[in-house]
Amino acid sequence: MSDQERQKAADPHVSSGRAADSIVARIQQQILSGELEDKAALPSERDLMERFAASRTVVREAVATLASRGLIDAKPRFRPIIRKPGYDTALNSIGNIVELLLKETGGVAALFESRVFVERGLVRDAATSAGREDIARLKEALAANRDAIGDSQRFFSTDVAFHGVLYEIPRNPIFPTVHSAYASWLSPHWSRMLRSPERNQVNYLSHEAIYTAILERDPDAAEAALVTHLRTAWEHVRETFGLEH
Amino acid sequence: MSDQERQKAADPHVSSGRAADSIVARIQQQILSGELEDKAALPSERDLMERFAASRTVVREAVATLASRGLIDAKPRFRPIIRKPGYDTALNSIGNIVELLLKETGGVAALFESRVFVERGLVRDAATSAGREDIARLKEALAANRDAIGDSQRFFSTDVAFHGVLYEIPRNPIFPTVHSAYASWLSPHWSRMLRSPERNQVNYLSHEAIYTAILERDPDAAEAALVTHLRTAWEHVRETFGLEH
DNA sequence: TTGAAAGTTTGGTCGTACCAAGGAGCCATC
DNA sequence: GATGGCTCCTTGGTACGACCAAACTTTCAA
Repeated sequence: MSDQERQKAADPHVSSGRAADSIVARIQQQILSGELEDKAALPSERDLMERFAASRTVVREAVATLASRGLIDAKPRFRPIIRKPGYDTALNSIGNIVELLLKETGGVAALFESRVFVERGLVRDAATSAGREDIARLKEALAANRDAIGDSQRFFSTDVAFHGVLYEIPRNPIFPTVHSAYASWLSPHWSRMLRSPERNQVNYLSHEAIYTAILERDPDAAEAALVTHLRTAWEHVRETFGLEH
Repeated sequence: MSDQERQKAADPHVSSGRAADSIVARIQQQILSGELEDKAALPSERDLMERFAASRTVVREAVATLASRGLIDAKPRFRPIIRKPGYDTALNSIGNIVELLLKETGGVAALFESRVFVERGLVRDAATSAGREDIARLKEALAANRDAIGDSQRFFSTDVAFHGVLYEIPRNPIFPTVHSAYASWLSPHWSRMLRSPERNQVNYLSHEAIYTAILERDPDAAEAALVTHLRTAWEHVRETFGLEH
């Protein structure tokens, strides 16, 4: 059987371009259906080429596509690990491009602005409808933040965590994802900001003000406190490596 | 020169995994720097393999990666077209995964909820700080929407456009992108909704109420009108193919 | 029991070959 | 001279086989 004969016999289905796409679709479906277990390793490429009666070329292309979609985690010399998609997967797959966009003028500023926008809504809602449990978690995060004032490193992470609680209050899985997005895309810029216990103290007080306003069920005050907080922080970031906007 | 000899001589640089990555990086940089012009065709694969002194296998993998990142537009049998990244590119590259997520229980609901959240903030801000020009555009979009009440097809698009104006008011390129995202991911579900001039009429009135509230600089009223509007629409969508949530 | 050596698998890369569809050039016909 | 084919070339899609190096397994001796 010559090459061309084999090729003809291989896949008499639709003429539409890539054969790899077909395999991608099938593997994807197997991942979603759980036929291929989460966190397990994908079968070897030579194995896959038998299962799908395709050449390794095609299989490899399919695997690459799957990897780019985030459905499998393909480190250089290791077997690809299957990963059921979650919102974080989506975030991951968009990361590359966003990083490029942030390099453009105003990119970081635009992103930060959108964050302010989102968190304004978040604190308003928190002030309106945060439950007992939400308040408790906020309080906890606030305390952790206060305890870290002396340690800028730890202050930063508790800072992020405090804001993170805000994103969890709506009980919508999209929001925590958005929070991670902001954290991962903005923090490279944030981390350059000069830090000191004095500044941490100021930031802590801002957090406290936000918390208090939420506790007092005052959306306007909460929003105002949040805006003040973030704008101030932004100023600090800007002056640290003043170029944006 | 045997295969292995050639291989050894090829690229003595960093040992880090894939050679394709290196090519991806270089091409990407060339695209960003404008060295490879936007909307022009990428050189042929056989050409690229000479330029980068790599096998076609590697070149193809690089091209595939670039395509998945949205930096080039690779249709099946055509030369890939170079495309400078914009926010829409990012949106595009995330589309696949999101579609999967939407199939999960509550996925659409979660997305819709986030939309309500965003638009609530949007109308509040519009009511607070929309400029003369913004108002004019809103008015225009509203008029177009009214004129389309009798034509459900056109009503839908003017509906989307009206909401779209809201996203443009902040003058932040991220927001229109978010709007496109909502539009493209939600509309498949929306389009199944039963439509009629009567319903269109109701929706139009909602739009009008939002517009009026913005005009009167009343954030609370605007937000309330928006929420009522979207919640009602959501009910209609739900009852049409009642499963979500 | 354990740790190192030997053997096997597997991903990464290369080269070559063929097909089919797009595209360029050529020619006869109108 | 314009137009509709009809070649021939280019190019992307796919296949196969080979080889390396790193990862994984098994083996076996201390």
